[in-house]
Amino acid sequence: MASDEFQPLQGMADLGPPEVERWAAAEQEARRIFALYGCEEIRTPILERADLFIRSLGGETDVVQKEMYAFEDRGGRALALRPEGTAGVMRYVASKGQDAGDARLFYIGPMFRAERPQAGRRRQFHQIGAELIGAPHPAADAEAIALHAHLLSGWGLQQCRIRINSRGLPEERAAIQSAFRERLLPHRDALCEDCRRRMEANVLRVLDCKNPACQAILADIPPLTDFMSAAARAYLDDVIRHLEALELPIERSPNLVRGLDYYLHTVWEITHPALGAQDALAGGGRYRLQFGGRAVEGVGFAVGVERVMMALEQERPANTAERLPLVWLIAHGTAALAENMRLLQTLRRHQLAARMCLDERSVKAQFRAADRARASHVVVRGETEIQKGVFLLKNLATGEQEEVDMPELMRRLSALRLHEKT
RNA sequence: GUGGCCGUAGCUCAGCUGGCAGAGCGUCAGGUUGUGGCCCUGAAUGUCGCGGGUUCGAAUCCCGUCGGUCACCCCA
Repeated sequence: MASDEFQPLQGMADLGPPEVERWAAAEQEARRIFALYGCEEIRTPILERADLFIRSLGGETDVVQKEMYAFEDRGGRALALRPEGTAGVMRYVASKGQDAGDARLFYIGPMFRAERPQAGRRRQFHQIGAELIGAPHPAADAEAIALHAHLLSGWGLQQCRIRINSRGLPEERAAIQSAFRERLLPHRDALCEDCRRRMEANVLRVLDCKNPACQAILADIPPLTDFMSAAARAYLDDVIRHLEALELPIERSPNLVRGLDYYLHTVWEITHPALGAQDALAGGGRYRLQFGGRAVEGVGFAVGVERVMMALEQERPANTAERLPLVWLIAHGTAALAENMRLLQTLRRHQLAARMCLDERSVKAQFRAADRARASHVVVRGETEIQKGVFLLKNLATGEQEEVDMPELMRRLSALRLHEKT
């Protein structure tokens, strides 16, 4: 705090030991659940040609226009830090041609958007996402949503709300927007200032305005799906029927809009009450993208890891008092210090995490250090123990201590082993 | 990109009608010459975010800047 030298860039955060453990555990759980659905991991570059995002997300979207970290490299190429994960995966899928026709891929990694930071919004943030490649089929969309919900419940989140809607087909998008604008036009003067601006810039955004006056007007306007083709409506109905069969609680939400241009048909968003203004934990949808002559179709979603952690912290706060599987060695005297150095190595060769104070300090100070490190056990050694060839083993949680020999020490500590040998 | 609030010890913050830089927690040491968490005693620790201005004198007032935070916007 004293100096800028210690601070990361605006909107970027260091992730330290207490949180990193929870992140790693969440990632491990995600990998397990993805495997259940036949999803394999992919890691695409963080840096891509800017053009990739402009073409796939849409050149007029806010993400591309206002939020992308775009710059020229030394060769004058226009590059960008990826603002989301789908475009890179699609580029990969297109490069594989028919070999990736029905690929199921998931990714975990950092994304970048140059926005003003706030609760649940960083400039570098992290997403876990999945893409199920394949032609439009309501069952595929339902399966993607089922996977999405499975992930969140696997992490222990129970208060999520899943809302679903359709974006219609790309060829009818312009017609939907102008029809909607036409219905809104008579009420123009009653709309809030922001919405009057939205009518020109991005008319569908009027739908999620929080202003009560605007919401009252929207109540008299038919849902967005009414402006769509019969085919688009039937597709959404099919997806919902599948989800009902899977007994997944979802809400049909005619006002749900998603900002990326590549979406068509099904879109959904998952919110959580703990999150404040940025309450979307995750979002997804069906998409179609063109790469040269190749079209890539699929359905996918992304989860914001920071937001999941916020929600998780509220639903089930981390237990910071819990002791770690760690043995702390305490020495009384110089000879014991040298002996303990050897014991450290022995313990580690037996897959036991072990530490000690490396300089000579009071026994009391060493106990305090062990407690502060949340060690579960200490082994105390002084002249008497070394002479008798024993170890004083103390359980820090219960306070019990006992003199044991080497084989017994290993037996007592065996439950703490980090990797069981086979 | 726009706006509100904030920036003082490792952490949480007080001090802000200008006049010696503080408290609690934590850390370290001792009380107990071999036992953590509780208690008692003592000690160490600061470019008062940074730069400039006003003043005899600025943590305090003014301007700028950087950062944090919340909201708008947008999204995960």
